[in-house]
Amino acid sequence: MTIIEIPAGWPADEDTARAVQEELRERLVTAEEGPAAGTGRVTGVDVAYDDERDLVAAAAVVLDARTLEVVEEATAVGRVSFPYVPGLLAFREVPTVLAALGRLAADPGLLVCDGYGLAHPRRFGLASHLGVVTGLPSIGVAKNPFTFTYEQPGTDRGAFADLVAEGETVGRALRTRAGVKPVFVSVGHRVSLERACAHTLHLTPRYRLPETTRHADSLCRRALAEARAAE
DNA sequence: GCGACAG
DNA sequence: ATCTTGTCGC
Repeated sequence: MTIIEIPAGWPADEDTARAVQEELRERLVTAEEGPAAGTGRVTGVDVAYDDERDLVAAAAVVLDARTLEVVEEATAVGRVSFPYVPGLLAFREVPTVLAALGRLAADPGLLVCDGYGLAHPRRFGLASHLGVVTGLPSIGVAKNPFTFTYEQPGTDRGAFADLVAEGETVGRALRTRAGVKPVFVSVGHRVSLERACAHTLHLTPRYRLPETTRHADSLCRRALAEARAAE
């Protein structure tokens, strides 16, 4: 098994990572509309860690956006490239996720990430980072709140409330299942918030989390387990 | 200054 | 993220 090495020149400290983040942020596109919900392809990406063994496993699962059937899967295993620092999560996941995406033959279409895009302290979370680096439209669907305030959305599926930070709307708390904790949706790159939420609802016909992230989550866990066995 | 804080 | 059994419910 090939272990993805950390790229040469990868940020080694927080200050450098923040500087890189600022530079990439200049290339972020918010105005452009990605594909409509339910059309084309959607790709879920996720990673699993084993800090003890210094391993990260990433998975990319491409789905047909209309039928939600799996079109293709890819994984990659690498070395942990950065410690966990709230706000700098992307520097921990990006190298291995890019390797997994690079192993796909299919066009990924829209990237659905486990985390934030604009709803990030510097308005540039994992989803935006991956979007800018790949040039693909992307959205972030997180399971937990971060640095913003919001009101509880109504209990019906589809109900939502704005995520507000520094007086700006940076995303939405969106109820994907009636009476169940909402997910936190934000724009990653080249997609509007309206459309990001429409995609999220299309991807949650049955569970709170998008089918994309559910597939990617189970796949990267399996990949990590195999990597452990091989080490 | 202190605490909180995606995965 | 990860450490972790059983258990309640559809």
